[in-house]
Amino acid sequence: MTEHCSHSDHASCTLPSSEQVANFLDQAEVLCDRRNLRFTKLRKQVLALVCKAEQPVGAYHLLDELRESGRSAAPPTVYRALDFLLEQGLVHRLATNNTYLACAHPQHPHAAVFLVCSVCGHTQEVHTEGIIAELRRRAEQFDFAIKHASVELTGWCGRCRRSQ
Amino acid sequence: MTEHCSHSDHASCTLPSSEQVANFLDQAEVLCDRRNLRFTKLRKQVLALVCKAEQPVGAYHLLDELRESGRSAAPPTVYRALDFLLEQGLVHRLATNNTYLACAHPQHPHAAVFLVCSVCGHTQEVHTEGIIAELRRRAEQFDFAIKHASVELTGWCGRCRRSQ
DNA sequence: TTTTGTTATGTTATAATATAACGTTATTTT
DNA sequence: AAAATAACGTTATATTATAACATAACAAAA
Ligand SMILES: [Zn+2]
Ligand SMILES: [Zn+2]
Ligand SMILES: [Zn+2]
Ligand SMILES: [Zn+2]
Repeated sequence: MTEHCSHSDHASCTLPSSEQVANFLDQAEVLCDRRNLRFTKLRKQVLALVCKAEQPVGAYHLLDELRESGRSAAPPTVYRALDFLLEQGLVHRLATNNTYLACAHPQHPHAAVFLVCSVCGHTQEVHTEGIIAELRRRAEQFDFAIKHASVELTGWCGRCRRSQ
Repeated sequence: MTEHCSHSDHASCTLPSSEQVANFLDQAEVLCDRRNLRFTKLRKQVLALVCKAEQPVGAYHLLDELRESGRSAAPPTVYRALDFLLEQGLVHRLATNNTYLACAHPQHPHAAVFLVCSVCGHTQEVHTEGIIAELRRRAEQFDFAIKHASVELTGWCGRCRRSQ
């Protein structure tokens, strides 16, 4: 799960506590209730797994974890749950490495920028409406209307850069 | 192949003529010569196929075309050629739909923004160093050094919007 | 110009990611 | 309760990409 903290030094950011995860799941439940959608046991379980992960996770990793938990599961099991969570803005998908991560701010629909460290895998969701708005303006100059922006910046996080 | 024209109304832009493709291949050859790299028959053939395509193409589509041309080819054949072309900046890969397209300006290494129409598939490479520089500045605030920027904007091109 | 090392390609197999199709179960609506 | 809808189980398969190892082409050295 991406940190919900405000500071930029993510190196000092603690991993999501079980309390934070529970909080996030509660949020998700409220959100689904308001939209008259079913936050089923499967969807909750998959979201919990994505939240608990320190880094964005692959679909088949989630599948393994579902199976380890005792549940009968096949690829469609996890992909259907992920599709639901993506549609509701509860998770994001990273196209550059086919992984999924919990959204840092699921309350409001938004486009986001992702900073993906290619060394340690640490990934940070950055909300910069300014950038997205600027992209939208530029696209308009080309007579293009953006529906979805995928902005994934791969590189080195500070911690990895400092340790070579 | 993305247009090399300056106007923004891509709807009026003609498809790459065989002359334009030949020109592009010549450029690529010069570029490889200068770098002391082998612009082999296979690499040239794959680049030609990517150039001729009206839209970004998938690896297995290229594989089919290679086979149709009479050449013996397997997945590694096309992926190795694509890897070379990607490394040399002659083609780009779109992570959001796993396709490849010729670079509009291979002379200079650059990051680019792609406008991908989800209706007709038309894809335009836009060079906006301003945006990329701004992304780099924002990333720095998070102690992050960008090595590769993937900026893929999916939506509706003007032509498709006007025809519903 | 043979030898030798290096780079590129051929070939087979397999990994990794994702979806189609159809039957069953659970939930909601009538 | 019955019917309709939505979610899930299950099997099979599609799509995208790479591992591993053999052969061929090329370049540098002897
Ligand atoms: Zn988000
Ligand atoms: Zn890192
Ligand atoms: Zn380019
Ligand atoms: Zn279009």
